[in-house]
Amino acid sequence: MTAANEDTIANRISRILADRIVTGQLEPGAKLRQDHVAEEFGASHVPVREAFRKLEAQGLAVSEPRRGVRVASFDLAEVREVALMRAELEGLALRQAAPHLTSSILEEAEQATVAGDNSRDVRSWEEANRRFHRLILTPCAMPRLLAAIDDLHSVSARFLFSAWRSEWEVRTDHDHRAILGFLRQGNIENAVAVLERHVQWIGQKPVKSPTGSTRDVFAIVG
Amino acid sequence: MTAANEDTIANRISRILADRIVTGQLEPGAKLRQDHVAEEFGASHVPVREAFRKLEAQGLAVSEPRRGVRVASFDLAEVREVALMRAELEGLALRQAAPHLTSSILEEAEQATVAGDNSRDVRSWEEANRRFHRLILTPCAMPRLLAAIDDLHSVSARFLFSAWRSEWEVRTDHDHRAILGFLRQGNIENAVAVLERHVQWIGQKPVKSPTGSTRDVFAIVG
DNA sequence: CCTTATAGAATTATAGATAATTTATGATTC
DNA sequence: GAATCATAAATTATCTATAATTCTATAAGG
Repeated sequence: MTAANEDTIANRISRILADRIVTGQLEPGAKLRQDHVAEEFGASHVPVREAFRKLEAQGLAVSEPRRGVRVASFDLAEVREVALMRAELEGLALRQAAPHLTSSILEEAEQATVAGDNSRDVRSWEEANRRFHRLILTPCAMPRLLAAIDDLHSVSARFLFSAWRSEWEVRTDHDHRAILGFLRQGNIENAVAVLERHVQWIGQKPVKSPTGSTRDVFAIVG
Repeated sequence: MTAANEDTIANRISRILADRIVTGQLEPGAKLRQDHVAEEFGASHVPVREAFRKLEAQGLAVSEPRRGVRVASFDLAEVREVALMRAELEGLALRQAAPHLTSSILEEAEQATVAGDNSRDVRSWEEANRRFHRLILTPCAMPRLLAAIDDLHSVSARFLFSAWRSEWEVRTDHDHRAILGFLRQGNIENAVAVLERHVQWIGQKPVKSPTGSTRDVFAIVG
């Protein structure tokens, strides 16, 4: 009857684990042991295994048969790969969605941008940013495309969290405003062009590792 | 020890079911009952459920909690959606792969095209076609992108099988040859342009339904 | 001192059993 | 005769148990 029962245990576990991986609570390479996870959620390991399969499909975990599953690791090459894929797919989605955008949707997107600018931490910024992208893309009405974009967003968010774990500086999102401006003018191609460039922008930040040395961390910022 | 043991039962089941769905042996909307599948493969239903999850992620099956899983159905809108996604992603892949293409790879791709032209049935044509695309795209060295393209290829193949179930007419693939020509010249952008148009071409064929009436069936042909 | 066996513990993968839910069937009423 | 409700059968989702594999730590041998 309740919404909780609409969902399987496996789905719930996979959502929670996905969130932990994305936010960095679970580090790249960490082992996911089915019995331990099962015990934590008060379930058996059958639904846990199904949750692992879903994480695998989303690219958040990798599984070696008989040797268990680990949190997926990533490097600069993968950050770039995801950025390029997002640019192509979000460009496509926006081109299809644009004719169906209403001024009330654009208004909501504007509010999401403001919310992003006012965010005091990465988590709420990421939420607002995703809301913006979803708002202007959803009207394309292409479910498979939107699902693919959503998975890529999760991975992007993971990069972001890993880079900006502790500190967070406020920024004003000029790209989002430029996109909205072009959309209001009905200038679809310019909006798409800005979006594609926006998504490909890769942030870079020096981070002190536990050993004291400094390394550069990269993340998709948009 | 053998390669068969390198793989889990779940993976084997999912591969075989995927093939049946793609080739049309399992029709859209058909129920997949875990106990029956388990019995057929001489396994229990735990690996079967995991196989279902994988099919779901590939977009070949849809699952409603507590109500079972069915072979995914599709319509013209989805054929178009997959075509557009493939155009974008294969274009991206080719642009990245082009600098790493060797003349021996292009030679292999040429042979795949010839094999396609000589194919007497849909299955072998599809195999050759996929080989062509994989050959020219793999050198992009972007595993996530290639996996996404591969899943889309499966869905495309499904459309193709559903449309051309019985008869198959021989065609010469001019697009593939044009792409190879541009690649040999080092003219990447033209190669990409032809590829993107090629993949978006949607074949159309009148098919007699069991009731005797005629309807148009659409498929991605490339 | 380092390498290689080996026994034990931990973990994965699968099977078998149970509870809960949905679908099908048939009787009953309007 | 159609619709509705109750009951039975089938099916899904989960849990508990077992077998097989991998990992770990320790000891024997070079």
